Amino acid sequence: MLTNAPRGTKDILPDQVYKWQYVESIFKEICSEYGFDEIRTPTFEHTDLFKRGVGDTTDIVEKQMYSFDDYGGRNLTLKPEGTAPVVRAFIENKLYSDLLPVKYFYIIPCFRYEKPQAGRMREFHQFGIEIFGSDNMMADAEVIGLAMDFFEKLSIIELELHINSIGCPNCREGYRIILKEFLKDKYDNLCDTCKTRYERNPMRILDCKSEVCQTLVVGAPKMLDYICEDCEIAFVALKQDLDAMGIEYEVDPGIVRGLDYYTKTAFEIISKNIGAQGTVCGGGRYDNLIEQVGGPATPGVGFGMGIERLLLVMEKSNIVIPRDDEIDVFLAVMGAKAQNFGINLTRQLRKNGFKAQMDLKARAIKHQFKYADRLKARHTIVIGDNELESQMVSIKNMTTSEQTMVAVSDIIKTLTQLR
RNA sequence: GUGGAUAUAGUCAAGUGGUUAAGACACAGGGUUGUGGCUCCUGCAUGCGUGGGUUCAAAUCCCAUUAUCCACCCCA
Repeated sequence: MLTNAPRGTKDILPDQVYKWQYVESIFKEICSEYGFDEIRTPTFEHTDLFKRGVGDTTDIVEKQMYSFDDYGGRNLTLKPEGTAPVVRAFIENKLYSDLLPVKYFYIIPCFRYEKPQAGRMREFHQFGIEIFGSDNMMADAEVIGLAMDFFEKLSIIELELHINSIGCPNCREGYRIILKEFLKDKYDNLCDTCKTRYERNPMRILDCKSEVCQTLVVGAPKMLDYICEDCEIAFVALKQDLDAMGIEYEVDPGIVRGLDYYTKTAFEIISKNIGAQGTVCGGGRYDNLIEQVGGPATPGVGFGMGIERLLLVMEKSNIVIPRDDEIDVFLAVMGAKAQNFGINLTRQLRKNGFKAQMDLKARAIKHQFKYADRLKARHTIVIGDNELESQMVSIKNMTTSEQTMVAVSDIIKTLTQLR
């Protein structure tokens, strides 16, 4: 128990970290090209932020949050998603007085108590972006465009973009009535949770996990068929913008985001190759969230992208991630004097920008070479009593096995030429 | 939340009630007190996820538990 990471969590070991660093660097690169600035928010927030923001009838808030009381009696929650905290920071720091729209990106861990599975962790990581302050569909198109261009940069080609409109409070009111009408004679068979949802938030019944509710909901009216004129105009505009950008999509009326704050645009980017948890990126518009959390009425749109799933997709697609794990030079030293000389030379080499290593276990020369080989050293320099006396060392090219004699004073110069 | 499968060393594994738990790779040391990738030798599970039970005897059978994987659902 003590030596097991908690269920649903995973160590990211040194031989995997380069993959994370690679996708992170590409993500930052594309965010910079698109004009998004990084924002960092705390790992935990007041629980009420998520209740208010995400919605207290959602699965996330009802049964997936890691919530706890701190010693000061505050009820806090490890963030289950990235948007609400950014919204909170936006309001608290009065960033709404900045030039709008503002565009942020973030790289965060998220926490949800779920049953772990391939591509579904209790602690997982997300790339996210948000645009606050534009109600124009060009913003939605830019958010989707960034995601698609990011995948392209990573050479991922097998993804599908699904879009939908889930309406606004205006049309949703009418849809609620229609939906409740549809569910009316099924009410008695609904699960207990959904019975309470029936009045409070009937749309949530559509994504209830209970098998009974799932079958009852088959054939239910789709939001997309009941959106108001305003939302319809927006949806048409979004499609036109995507067409203009040359981005292919599929209208999928089945997308119902699991968070209450979404309005109008909802989208998912899906892989068919990584098992059941195929949604790599999900997002949409949330025009009322900022006001609902206590800020000035400001529209927003953004996405969250699962990094674990992204890496799964890349693995399935056999995309090779570049790894720079070679070192420039290894110093093999023999004897106390040479060790002394070696630790100083290694330090000097490092100060000159070389990736330089030496044996830290005072092993036999044979093993030092073996070690150098393992470390993928490009060159190895042997230093023993002879070298110290003659002030000449041989630099061995580990690929060709060629050795060149150089004066100790010329080591840095020679290595620079060889590099 | 529902259903299914699995669990033996760092990794992949053999073993299906009977004395000291195969083998391979990896790792460590050595053959060679100054030269790696090849080769040869040696070492490496008082232990078979954990806890109980059955039995003269359990990695092997039974129960429970935990973890992992997969599907459904949901989602990132």
